[in-house]
Amino acid sequence: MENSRSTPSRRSSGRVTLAEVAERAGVSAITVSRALKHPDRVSNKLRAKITLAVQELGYIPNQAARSLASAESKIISVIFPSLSNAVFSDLLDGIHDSLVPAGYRILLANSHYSITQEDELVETMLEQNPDGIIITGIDQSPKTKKRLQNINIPIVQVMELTDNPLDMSVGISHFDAGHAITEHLFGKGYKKIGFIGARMDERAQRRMQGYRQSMIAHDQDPDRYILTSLANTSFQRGADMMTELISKHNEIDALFLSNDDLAAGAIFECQRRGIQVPQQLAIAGFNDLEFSKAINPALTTVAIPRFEMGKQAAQCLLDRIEDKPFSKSVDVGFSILDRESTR
Amino acid sequence: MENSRSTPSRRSSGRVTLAEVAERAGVSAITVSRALKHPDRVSNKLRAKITLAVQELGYIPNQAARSLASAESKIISVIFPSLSNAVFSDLLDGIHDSLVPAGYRILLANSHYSITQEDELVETMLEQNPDGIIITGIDQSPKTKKRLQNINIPIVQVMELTDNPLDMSVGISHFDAGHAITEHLFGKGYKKIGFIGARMDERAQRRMQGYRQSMIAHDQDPDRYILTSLANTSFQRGADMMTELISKHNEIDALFLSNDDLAAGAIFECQRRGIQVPQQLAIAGFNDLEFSKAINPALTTVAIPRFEMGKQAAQCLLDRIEDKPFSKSVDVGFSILDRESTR
DNA sequence: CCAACCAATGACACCGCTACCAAAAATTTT
DNA sequence: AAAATTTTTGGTAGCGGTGTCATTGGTTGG
Repeated sequence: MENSRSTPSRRSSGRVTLAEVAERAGVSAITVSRALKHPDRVSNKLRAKITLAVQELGYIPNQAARSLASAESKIISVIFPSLSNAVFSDLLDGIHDSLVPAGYRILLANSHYSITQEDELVETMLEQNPDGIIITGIDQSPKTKKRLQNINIPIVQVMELTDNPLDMSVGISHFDAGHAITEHLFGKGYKKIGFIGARMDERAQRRMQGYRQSMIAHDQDPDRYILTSLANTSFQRGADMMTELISKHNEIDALFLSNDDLAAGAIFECQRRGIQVPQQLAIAGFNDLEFSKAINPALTTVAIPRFEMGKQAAQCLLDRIEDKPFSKSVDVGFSILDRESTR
Repeated sequence: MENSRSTPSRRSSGRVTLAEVAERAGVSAITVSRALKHPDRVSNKLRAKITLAVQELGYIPNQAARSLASAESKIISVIFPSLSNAVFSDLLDGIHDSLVPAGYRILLANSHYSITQEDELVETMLEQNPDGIIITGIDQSPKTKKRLQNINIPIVQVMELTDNPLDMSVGISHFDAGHAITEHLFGKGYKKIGFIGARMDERAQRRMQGYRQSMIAHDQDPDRYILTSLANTSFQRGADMMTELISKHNEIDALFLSNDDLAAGAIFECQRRGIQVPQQLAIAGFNDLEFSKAINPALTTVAIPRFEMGKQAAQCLLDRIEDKPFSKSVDVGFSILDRESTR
């Protein structure tokens, strides 16, 4: 019904504007604006007329104009180091489900675990005047940290905890988690516990430090049974690294791998080579991905409430935007799921 | 160095503006604008001065103002039915890696496989004046289709193909894929082939129709060995549905499951119950997720180039935005990976 | 019956930037 | 050296909304 609009110049979007709706409804532009933003401040009669005109013309508000006029973009920027990793998918899911019902939109970017790319992305995202930012981890570059602090909008650092957040942090202590799962293995009677890690981002590093501390506490050489790689994690890599480590140290009786992908790869490889898990080798991972409890034997792992963490992170942002009370730091906790791979 | 700005009113963002940069550099605002957008149209001397002023003041352009003035938002909206599904993660990864280097940003939303939510999301996203839209599948509501067509920006429908896209489509024929994998199973000598599907979104439906056509061509009852559910897919569901189907029809010698999650769940269940795969039961999936080749036996499946599909979809959008030649429909193809689960 | 108040509506300026056009400066051509 | 052309810079208006304040009309109470 509203199809034949005049040819849009390079200037105008060619869309229906507030003014046109106003004219159609026989009111002023500002009244239309109010009818849309604060319906209760407009009389029933006018509101009905306006709603009708909006429908008839197919009016779509222009958020750019809104942002400019009211310094509110309704955009939240999210920066993750990976999009294909299930951990971040779940996190994103949680963030989305908190933000969208509250009327916010998500601007998403992938830093590919590169601090340089992260710096650039922050820069670009700020151009959109986001009402808040969710960024992964606590290891931003000094430049970016400064930039973010000067910008004066709510920021959540997600996945990890710190006493000294840019603004707020929501996550867990990866050191504690790495420590706890290693202690758990010692507790079950395993003596020679190996650690395998790939990609070794900051969080994996801290899990490894937790492992090392536990090893030290049990009078073990903290570095002897460690094998790490900067290459990406994958099932294949888990299989390969396990093979490498146990062929070098066949006394190892348990293995903590820095995530479930690696750990599952190790289990699959054991299946192929006829290594009994957990009888000959116990295996533990980190994250509790969906396949972890489905595989044989089911994988012992550290569960973190990813979806919940996403929701919390978003909620912190919203609370802060609305000037409600908020906490600087939210520990969402982890739990050890003891399954067949370490019985 | 640029910290102590005057208190931002509710009106202004309190940020450094172009005008302030201009004053600092001793030039006019428009010249600063040019120096940023078309550096070659400004003399070296001024450009240097301006760059310095930008740095000193920590100037960040305001994209809302840009959008308003030039009817270009540099935003691409992406609507997926799920964020936690690895298929869409990979797609998103591809989209991101094409768009971000070209200076675009991604506004992401999740319709949760709900057409109502999709309608609402389209509505909200349009408020941002996106320069393009990527939306999943070809089954939008009539209302949304109309909306999108009137809006007159490039649109890519991704994942599937159609002769009659809203604007462009990039994907594969799921009917053909379902047909091809079933034919493949017949070709290997299997006679009683079952189909298991969950969630049953439009694409799963079309794969099932491909299966049915193949069954008919081989003089089989197309509906007898079908088991579907509207519930979500998961490893557990694959295990359960397989159990249900083969207990009802123990003559089944091969199974095509509508995705790899279900198929892997079935394989894990066979491992647990001591059912030999493929000797007693052949299993095939769809998608070729990362775990599919790692599990035992490795899963026969239909591979689709998800990352590539995302890149293509984004590229189509970019080509169209830049008025380059483009194709209405891009078939990215699929391939059958014959692995151990159907030997 | 009029002052005091409140709810509903409108006028206007302005958010920060760029399209468009005009003017000035630098360069080339005649 | 003057004219013509090109390059560089600037002035102005306007993109489409909303904050702020003013105005209008109706209601209440003394």
